[in-house]
Amino acid sequence: MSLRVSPPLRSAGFRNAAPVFAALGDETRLRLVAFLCSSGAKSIAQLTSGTDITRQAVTKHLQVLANAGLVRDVRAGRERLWELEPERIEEARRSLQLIEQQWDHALGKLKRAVEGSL
Amino acid sequence: MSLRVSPPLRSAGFRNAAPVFAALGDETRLRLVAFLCSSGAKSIAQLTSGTDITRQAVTKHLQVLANAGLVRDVRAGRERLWELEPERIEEARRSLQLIEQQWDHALGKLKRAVEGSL
DNA sequence: CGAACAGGCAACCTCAGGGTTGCATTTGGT
DNA sequence: ACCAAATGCAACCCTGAGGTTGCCTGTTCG
Repeated sequence: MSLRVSPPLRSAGFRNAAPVFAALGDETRLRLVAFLCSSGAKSIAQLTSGTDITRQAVTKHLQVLANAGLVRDVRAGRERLWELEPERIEEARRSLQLIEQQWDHALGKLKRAVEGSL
Repeated sequence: MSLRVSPPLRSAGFRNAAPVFAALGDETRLRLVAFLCSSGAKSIAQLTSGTDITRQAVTKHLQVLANAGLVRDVRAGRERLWELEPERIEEARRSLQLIEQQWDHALGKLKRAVEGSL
């Protein structure tokens, strides 16, 4: 009976958010995302340069990000450019926002009222 | 030289966000968070009830969430109540927002300009 | 054509994460 | 005092994630 999430949270496709968060939950991948978001499309070699890990590892990370819908690849000659896909990030942000709103609605007001009455 | 994140992203404590995302990256934990956010402080037994996993597993998940600063425990008699800590969620949300802003600044406008000129 | 660059594929390794079981401990209630 | 509820602790299992090495495939360019 527990862990039954209230309608607003359930309807927002909350379960879908977990893979996105999981993808962002690795520091290397978070760096990749941050770098791609500020620098635009980059090749695997470019993304690997400056890292202490292998190109293969970067490839795997990009694959994970792609599976989470956070990144997209575009073939360009012999290169394969990767670029950010901001929609999913937006979704994830909204999920967090929803949690905050829910918290604020269910408990924040109550808490403030109690504390204010002291 | 790559993966060098631009100042705004670096200054925002972006690396710190990874553990939070990792904690949210598990569906069970995400459910716990969602449940706690809408229902307030609950005991371990209450959180375990309705799940197909063991109480120990729930305890471990709560520990992970606590390590990420997403949740806090309060002792109450023989029970141990867990409640949400919305600050970290807010931080995480801001991190995502920052990525979007960065993207919008560095590429979004450019992209829109190019597409608009067609 | 042939060398050098960019990437793909696959096997392999290691260890942390999610889960379980079993037992000990604290605490509430009668 | 005593029993049952609520947790804590620790050992253990197993799969998957992060990473590496080695080799093969395209592709660009002189």
